[in-house]
Amino acid sequence: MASKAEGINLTASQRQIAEDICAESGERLTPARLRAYAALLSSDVPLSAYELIARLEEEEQRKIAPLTVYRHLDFLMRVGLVHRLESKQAYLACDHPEHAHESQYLLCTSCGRADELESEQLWKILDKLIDQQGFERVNSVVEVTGLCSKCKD
Amino acid sequence: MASKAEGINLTASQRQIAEDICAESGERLTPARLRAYAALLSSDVPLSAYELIARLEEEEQRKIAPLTVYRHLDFLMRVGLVHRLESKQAYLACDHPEHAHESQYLLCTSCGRADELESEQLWKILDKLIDQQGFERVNSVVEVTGLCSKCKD
DNA sequence: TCAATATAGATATAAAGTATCATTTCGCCG
DNA sequence: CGGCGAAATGATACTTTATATCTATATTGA
Repeated sequence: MASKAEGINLTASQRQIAEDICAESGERLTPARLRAYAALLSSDVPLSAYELIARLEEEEQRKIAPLTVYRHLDFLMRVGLVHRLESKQAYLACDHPEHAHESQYLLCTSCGRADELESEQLWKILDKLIDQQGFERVNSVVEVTGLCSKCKD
Repeated sequence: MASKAEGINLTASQRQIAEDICAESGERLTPARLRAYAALLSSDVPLSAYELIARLEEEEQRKIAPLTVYRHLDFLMRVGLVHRLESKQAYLACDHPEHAHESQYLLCTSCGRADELESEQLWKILDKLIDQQGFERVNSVVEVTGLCSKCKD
């Protein structure tokens, strides 16, 4: 039962960050949650929930119910380790989990990659606009679809 | 077969705008498409595809296949009369269809309303950021969820 | 009016996400 | 260290959202 540790693994620092984040919010980073996170981290493109299920099933050689993985995803999003791409119904490990932030992505339709666009300026403008409308923000999503620099030639 | 015209109707100017837009893009605004658009226009909150189906079925007193309505929605989005809210999987008539533009919304979780946030400034910043990354934009989505001014007290 | 094309309909099925209830694991307190 | 309660997991069934395929009907334009 000890660390046979097949399959996907995180680097020491990735793991440390994940543990710190969960500790901060008083949440438990269980083995199953960690495996789901590791699978997302190891993918170079966002995965749908069912693609994630398929990968975990292959790795663990057993059936996994959708609900199980959705719960893991909810947890990972709650603590800020994972983002959901609303316009693709897909999930991916956050590139900068060490500080909490909302989702801003450039999504390439050719290679499928998603790059985080962490712009303070964009947040400021958005905040100002929201304020002007008397709106109280809970969450925000910015997703730009198109061609990345590598694919557009 | 002439204009018995039960159910939901557009104002003359709404109808004129819709016809102009379709004419410009050389697309046909058929009765079924118009009915789907009218149903979205008449709703004060965004509708899921299946909610829209239910409304149309009630109005037309017959079964309508999901595919039919999805095709109408695809058409209406293509010409710019309707937007899809990615984070809610819901559809709504665009407030400013007369000029093409991408989706920027404030979504109130309390009253369910969606208000368009047409900010030139936001587009400019976003364009600049996208350009800096060498990215070529095809479409963009900005959706802010929270409480509107009326609901937040 | 006839062919070509676009739109609509019928039927089936896939993909994404949730509800409910039973079971296990883990931390905590005595 | 034993057991209680809360948190997490698992099993099963189901709902919601969206698409594929094939057929039929309408519309346009020669």
